[in-house]
Amino acid sequence: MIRVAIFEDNKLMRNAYEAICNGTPGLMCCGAFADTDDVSFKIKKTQPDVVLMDIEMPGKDGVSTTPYIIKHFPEVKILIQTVFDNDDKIFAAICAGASGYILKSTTPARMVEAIEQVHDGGSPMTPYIASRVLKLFQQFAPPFKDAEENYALSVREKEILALMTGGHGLPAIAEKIFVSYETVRTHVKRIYKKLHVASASAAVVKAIREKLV
Amino acid sequence: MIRVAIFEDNKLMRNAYEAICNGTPGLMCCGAFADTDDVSFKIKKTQPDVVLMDIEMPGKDGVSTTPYIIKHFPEVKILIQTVFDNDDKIFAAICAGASGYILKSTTPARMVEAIEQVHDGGSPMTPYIASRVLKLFQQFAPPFKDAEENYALSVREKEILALMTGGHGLPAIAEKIFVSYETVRTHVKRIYKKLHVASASAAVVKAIREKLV
DNA sequence: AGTACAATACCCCAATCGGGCGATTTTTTT
DNA sequence: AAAAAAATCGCCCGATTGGGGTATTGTACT
Repeated sequence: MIRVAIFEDNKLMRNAYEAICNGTPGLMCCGAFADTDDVSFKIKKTQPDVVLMDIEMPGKDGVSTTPYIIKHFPEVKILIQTVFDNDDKIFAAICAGASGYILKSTTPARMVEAIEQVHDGGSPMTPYIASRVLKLFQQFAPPFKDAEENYALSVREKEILALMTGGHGLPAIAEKIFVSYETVRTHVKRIYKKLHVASASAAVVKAIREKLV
Repeated sequence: MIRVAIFEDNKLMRNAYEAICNGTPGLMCCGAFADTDDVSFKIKKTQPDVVLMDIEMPGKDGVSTTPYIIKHFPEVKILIQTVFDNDDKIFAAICAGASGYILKSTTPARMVEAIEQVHDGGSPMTPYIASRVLKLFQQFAPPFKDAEENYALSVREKEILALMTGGHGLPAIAEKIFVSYETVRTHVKRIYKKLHVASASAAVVKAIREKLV
């Protein structure tokens, strides 16, 4: 039996959600509130497994309340709900630790599904949100290189590039790898040619951005 | 009309997918292949809007093929499909630029939905995948900085640091922001002091790593 | 045996950089 | 109005860099 607490300022919606929960086997509404005042008390009192949180509410809204709940009741899963799915607030909510993000326009059946999914540790979200999250995710992970764009750096060159990325100057690198300063310079020049850059800064930026190190 | 190309080694499945696509108004299977050999040619020939890609295939599998397709046919959306949803391959696929990720066990109706969603720019995925993506996302997103770690760079300094990170040399920066070379140097020197570094490379590395730009 | 490549090393030269110093003028804050 | 911070410009010096050469060695592949 999944215990659901509802935070939703619109009375009609609130009652509807409550009805949906109580009308679904395996679900149970343990509380329905119009605001997030005293949220700590409300959670403690109702012991929900899942919190259905409206993101647009008067006073303290869902975004600011979410981190608070996560912090004090880490075992509670939070399912954010909104009428819009194009707001940057969603990122705040997701970063705050919300488990899922659905639209109010989803069908009751889907909503129930979403509640069950967050309870099982999943993260239901709209395709739009998913897509934005993926985009950002890909920014952090990306560039796959095929031979060509691997710039064909030799082991030694990669090693030196890594040291440069570590903030070392060329003389320091020479000492570190027990090679003459001029040799390091030779390698560095070749690195620049291969990376199509003309300075140490540009080289390290490329190295980091494209995860050559 | 959404054109779908199918890559799937199992003949039964392949035919089933083809049937589903062709049996759905608005969808159309423009090609069904058992392997990713000559993928470039196959894509060019069939002109798909969406590629349905099995991640587990003999020979060159979906993971390695995805980045290639993205690279050479950026307008093609790729929907990854697998029997497992707990493999780290999914991350490789997502990072490679896949638009969505679904299970083979999803119903045909859902699959069609997913195809339509990726075509519309969405990113359908299973709740489990979504949850793992969110987790990772949350790890990267909130490096909240407070004054101390902001190094108290002025706007001008940040601007110059950004330009340095862009690979520009100091003389080039001076031209770009219409101030004298010496002024840029003065700013740069102060940036170094504030960041506790002693070279352009070290500065840009720090800038990127700590997201100061 | 010959070729190709990586790694090593050195030379020269002009440009740039890093560090230290001081200075003026806005802008912002107090 | 006074003080603080930010932005601007300049000069000096020595070290480092970027770009151009050339050359030797060892290893790997043919």
